[in-house]
Amino acid sequence: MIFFMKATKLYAPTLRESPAEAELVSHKLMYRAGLIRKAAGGLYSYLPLAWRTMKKIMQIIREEMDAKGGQEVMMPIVQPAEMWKESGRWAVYGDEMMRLKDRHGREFALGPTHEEMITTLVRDEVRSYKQLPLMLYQIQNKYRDEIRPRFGLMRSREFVMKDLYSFDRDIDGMNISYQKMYDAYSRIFERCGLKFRAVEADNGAIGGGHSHEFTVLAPSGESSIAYCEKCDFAASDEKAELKIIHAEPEELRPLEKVLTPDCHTIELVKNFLNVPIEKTIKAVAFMDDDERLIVAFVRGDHDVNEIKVLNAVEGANHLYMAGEKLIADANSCAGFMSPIGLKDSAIVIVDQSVMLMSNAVAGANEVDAHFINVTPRRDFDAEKIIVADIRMVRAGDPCPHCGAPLKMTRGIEVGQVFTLGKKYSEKLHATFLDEDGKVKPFEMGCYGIGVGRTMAAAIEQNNDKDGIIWTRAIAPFEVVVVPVNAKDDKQLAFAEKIYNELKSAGVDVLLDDRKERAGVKFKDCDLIGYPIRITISPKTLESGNVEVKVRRSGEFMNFARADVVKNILELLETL
RNA sequence: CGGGGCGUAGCUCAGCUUGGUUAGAGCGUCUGCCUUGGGAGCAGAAGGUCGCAGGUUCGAAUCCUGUUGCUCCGACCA
Repeated sequence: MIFFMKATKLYAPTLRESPAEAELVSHKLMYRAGLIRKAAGGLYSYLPLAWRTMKKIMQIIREEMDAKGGQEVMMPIVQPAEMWKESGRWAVYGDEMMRLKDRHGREFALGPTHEEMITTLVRDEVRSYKQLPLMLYQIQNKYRDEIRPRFGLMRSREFVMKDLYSFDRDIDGMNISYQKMYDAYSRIFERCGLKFRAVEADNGAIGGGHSHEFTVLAPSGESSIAYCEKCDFAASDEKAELKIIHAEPEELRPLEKVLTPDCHTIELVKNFLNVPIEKTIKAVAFMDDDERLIVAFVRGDHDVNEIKVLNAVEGANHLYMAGEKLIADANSCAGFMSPIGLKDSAIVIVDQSVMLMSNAVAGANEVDAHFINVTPRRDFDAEKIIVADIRMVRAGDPCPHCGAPLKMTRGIEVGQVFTLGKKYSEKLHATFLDEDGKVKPFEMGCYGIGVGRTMAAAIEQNNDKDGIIWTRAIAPFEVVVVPVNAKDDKQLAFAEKIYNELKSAGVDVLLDDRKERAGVKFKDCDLIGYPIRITISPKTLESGNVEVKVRRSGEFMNFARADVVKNILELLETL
């Protein structure tokens, strides 16, 4: 698909200033460059420039999905409540799902995702293992009534998303499909010119096997990831597993209770007792949906990873901060908690590294008192506690694969792949008849890419003070031809010739034929971020050459008239 | 859902504390002139029920109440 156009006809209202509400660079630039306009909170119109880029990203996605055997379908956005009730998610999804009723009072939802839709589609049509594996995908609007839409297209309520669903006869097949998608995703984001990492992710409530998030590295990103420079390990902060920290052996001293007036924080205790923070044990009290008290213990200088706690405590779905009463009921008080003497009603979970500490400081479960010389493996009741890796990774922790110090960075999650297993096929009774004559549910996988978010991430990662810097593959136009004075017929005619030649050569080219001053047009070009600008002026007319400016490097070059098309094509290959 | 901020022209904002002719500026838009290598200049013009509703007052953009929308922080987030 080739785009070409004259700027006088292009609807791209650029602004000198950006709206006050825009915070992220990408959001500001999309607004200023005339890419998007807001209709309401989290709801945006894509103007022609943005939509061209979106279409290019979607095309790249289509090519890579098709290359792996994916087939594109289109499914309803308006989805009947029945299938959501059948899967159990009508209740689970909560306020985030946009719901509506038709004139007969029947309930529907605007699809936040399409597992139910695709699974019910396939269950009625696929009966035999001979029809597997099957990979179907769709690119269309999804709806999530975000509590707090923000950052423009990064977190909106209506967004364009690609979702592919795989159906396999067994886990091996599912893993092959997963690997195919993992590879396809890597290619997609490479082709989009993004710097990204595929990070191990928690697939939480969805259950099942493995999951990777494809995260574009950007300081403004909402997710935090840990990665290793020595090996290829990368994981979201919530997922990153940690090894046990071995403490130096030392002579054990007997447990002792001491007074610590007003020392209700680790900082205060540490200073009052004059011990290093590594010798303290910190308690964090949570409760779950059933109002069970869950107390997590980590080293004083560590933080609790709530996701790991959730995964370690059977039956817990959500964690909330525990109230004082709940803590008091367990025979303790906030600021002075420890597993020693805590009532059995409390679920105690202790970080694996804490168990190796010796002669440490922990609360005494009464106001203004702590224990010293706590040695968990001796003093904690092993029968009543859960020991697990529950701490939050931080920069410098050893890589779980190779031991090198980990680095932390922030990123924008643009895609996620995960295996679903039988979760939906079982609930929705989507089965096939296998070779052995048995009825089995499909092994499924689900693979999403946020298209708008990918565009926003590309801008977030590629911009300078003047505006957007598009990678050629997803630029709305690859080349812009600018006659500095479009009122000069000679310049305009010459520019039009170059424009036509590039057009014929298959280049996405825009002719900026607006009768604006040169400065205005140059500013717009830089703001919108076309990879290459060709300038036509009295100077270039005289010399017979054309001047070319590369947006990313700011480099100027001169091409001989006869070589323009050839040289531009070559130059584009490098952008 | 809790806490803060904001809502005045297409955009960015001033005016509000201390109520008083016809509500302002810059940018943008339109017309004319001029200019054409980095948002230039001159002259003129259009454009606002001051978010909405109610109240106080002789009089409300300004004070009070309610409401709605946006926004930031927190909580939450397949």
